[in-house]
Amino acid sequence: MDFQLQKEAENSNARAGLITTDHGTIETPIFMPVGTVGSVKAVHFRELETDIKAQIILGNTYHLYLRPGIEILEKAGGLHKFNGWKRPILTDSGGFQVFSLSSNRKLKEEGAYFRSHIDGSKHLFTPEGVVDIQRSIGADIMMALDECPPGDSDYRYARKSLDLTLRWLKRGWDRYCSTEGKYGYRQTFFPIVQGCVYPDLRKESAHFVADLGADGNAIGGLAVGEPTEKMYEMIEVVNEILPADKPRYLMGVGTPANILEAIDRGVDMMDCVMPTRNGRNGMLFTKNGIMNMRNKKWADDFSPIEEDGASEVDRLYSKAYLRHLFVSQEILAMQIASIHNLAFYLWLVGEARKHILAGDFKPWKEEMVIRVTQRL
RNA sequence: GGGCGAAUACCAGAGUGGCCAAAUGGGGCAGACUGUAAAUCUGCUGGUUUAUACCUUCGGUGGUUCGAAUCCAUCUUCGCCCA
Repeated sequence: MDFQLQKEAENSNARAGLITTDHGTIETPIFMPVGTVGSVKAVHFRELETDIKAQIILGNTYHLYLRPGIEILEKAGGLHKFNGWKRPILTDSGGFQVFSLSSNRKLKEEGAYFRSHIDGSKHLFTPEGVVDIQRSIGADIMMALDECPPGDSDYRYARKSLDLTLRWLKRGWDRYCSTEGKYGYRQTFFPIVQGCVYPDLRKESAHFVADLGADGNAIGGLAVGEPTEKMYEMIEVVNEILPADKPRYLMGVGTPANILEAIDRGVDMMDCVMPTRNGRNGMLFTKNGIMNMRNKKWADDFSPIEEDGASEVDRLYSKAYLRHLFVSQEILAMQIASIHNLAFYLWLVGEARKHILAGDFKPWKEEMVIRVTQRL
């Protein structure tokens, strides 16, 4: 994987760049739709390509390992062959599941022991094993196994957790360096910065990560319950240390405003379940603010979902009709909302990129953050 | 014409003397959701702008009782059965 830095914004740490993988090029800053089990929920690849213009999607090691299982994925020739997505795929390591499924797991030096949420069976994820699994999945970008501690963790726990994450990182990195792409194309590996909301831990972690010399670096453990301002502060602290000539991936973030603020602070890649999950639950993000489509006020609003929206569904369907679909619990409601939200997210980062290249990112961003945060 | 049964909040439907403004489900309304155990979860849903408070409600009317959605009488409507 290569990264070409094209332009740095003025009065901002925002950058525009190009990531090249064997499955195609990615224009940064970029938002990556989440396709946990190899599917972006409620969205066809056709729509992902034409309406949404996704350039890369995520998969999840934990979920794919449990189902369909590595044997099937290897037999298929990797996830790209299995699901038909021809562009790049990034897989999360399962580190986040160590956090979100915390009641079903136990952390030990060797790795994370956990119980399957599907059948309760016992499994062990090691830093090495997770690299092997991601090789088998065939991810273009593989993530390190980390511990993602809750946003309100105290310093003592954060310290202990980071130490473990760094030891795991070294092991994962070594396994990555001693193995090769499984299906004839390049697979790269991103280490992850942790350290909760503690600047000294974040700095230490960032230095450790930067010293590995990976193709790209990730910032994890944010947007997990800490105040938003702390998150921005940590991004600033970390990005001062992470190399500028490598892409920076902020994991799991976030709201449209979060994304703009992250880009402003030098982040190049982001992912989040918000556009799809919140979309399925009736929430639409637009350039003029947020709409809850289940609200009664849309019942007789026959105007398009978004007149100048980024995808065709915005003009194809009215607000009143979409509300009706949600109230009636029609599957189409979730499809339309997911397509709309993802198209908006991709439009948003695309515009950010245009403004970075045009040299007026900062003022555009300042105005946009206010607009997208409004409630409609 | 006779017999039996039923009428409860938007709907369905518990409740058969005080712990009942009334279970539960549906519907409705609002909120949450940040590397997806989420087409999920939470709250409200008689009125009084807040309420552990007061007021008005359980087909109508009139009773019994300290106290009635609950007991009695009667009327109305609906359902079933017999003529």
